Amino acid sequence: MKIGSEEQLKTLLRTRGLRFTPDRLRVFRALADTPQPLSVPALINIVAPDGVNQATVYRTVEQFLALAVVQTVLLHDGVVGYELVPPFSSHHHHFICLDCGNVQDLPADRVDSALTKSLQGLGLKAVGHKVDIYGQCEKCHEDTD
Amino acid sequence: MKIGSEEQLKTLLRTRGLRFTPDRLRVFRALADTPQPLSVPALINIVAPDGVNQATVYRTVEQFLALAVVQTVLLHDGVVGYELVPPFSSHHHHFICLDCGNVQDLPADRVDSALTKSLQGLGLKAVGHKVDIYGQCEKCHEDTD
DNA sequence: TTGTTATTGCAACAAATTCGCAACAATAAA
DNA sequence: TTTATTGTTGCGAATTTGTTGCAATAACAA
Repeated sequence: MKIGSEEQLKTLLRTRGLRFTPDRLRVFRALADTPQPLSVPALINIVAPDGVNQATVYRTVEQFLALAVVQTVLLHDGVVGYELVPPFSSHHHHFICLDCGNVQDLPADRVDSALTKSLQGLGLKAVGHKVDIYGQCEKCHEDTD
Repeated sequence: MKIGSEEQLKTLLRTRGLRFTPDRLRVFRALADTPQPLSVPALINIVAPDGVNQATVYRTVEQFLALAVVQTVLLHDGVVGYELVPPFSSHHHHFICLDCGNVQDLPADRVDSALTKSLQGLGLKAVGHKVDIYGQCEKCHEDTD
């Protein structure tokens, strides 16, 4: 699974004339190993101890974005986070707890078809979507009771 | 319509012991008059000529967020934007053109019920949601043909 | 009108992001 | 393997973006 993804990243990079470097792999792994979207500063905290330079992280994230390896996600406090997208991770949506700020993944299949239909007749051509749902996660819901 | 919203803002602020000031009204109007979500720098560009200080804009946006007068929206280029939410604007979702970056509103009613259902059985309590759909807007779709 | 207290402006500060460029290293080809 | 090519990185400074403290100001309830 993980190795397969890394091979795909390698192939994708080379296809575009880019290089598969240790630093890029470190950033990729940080994203793959973290269940939550990461901001650039958060990413820097993770990979800096491995010797990856701050500027390199910015450049890598920008490239991953251009390559559609990652997508941006809005965290609860208005911070932009990055996460892997298919085929590097499963297609999913987010449930963001308004109490604790935790972001958890939601399986996407239940909502996808409905969204596609909702565009019919509007002259718009969808190639992707992002759904964020806000509320209380199970834990915080219990605390409130 | 507009006057009604401003009255509501005034009431909301006073209810919380906050004040209805000219600066806050200017920021509110900038948001109400712009059909797209605005980043803080963009807001500053709009209201600075009217004498609103940069720091004031940041503080006002933060307050509007806490008061749920605005919500954050992720623009196509990873920039965080702010827009009014109900009852200050209609409930809607976004269609973001990947070609030109334009953000247009989508009527929300078609997708809302489907989203609510999708959470059943997960132990999550939704109080709101945000749906962003990406693709080509009508204009850019024509250009591609 | 007046007192209370939230708000603002200012300017310094802190954090986040970008930039140029020389040294380096991943590839493909020899 | 070795080499040449050229994409990548590190560094540090410059820039942009966002934050803070505090005195002066202004909103507004009484």
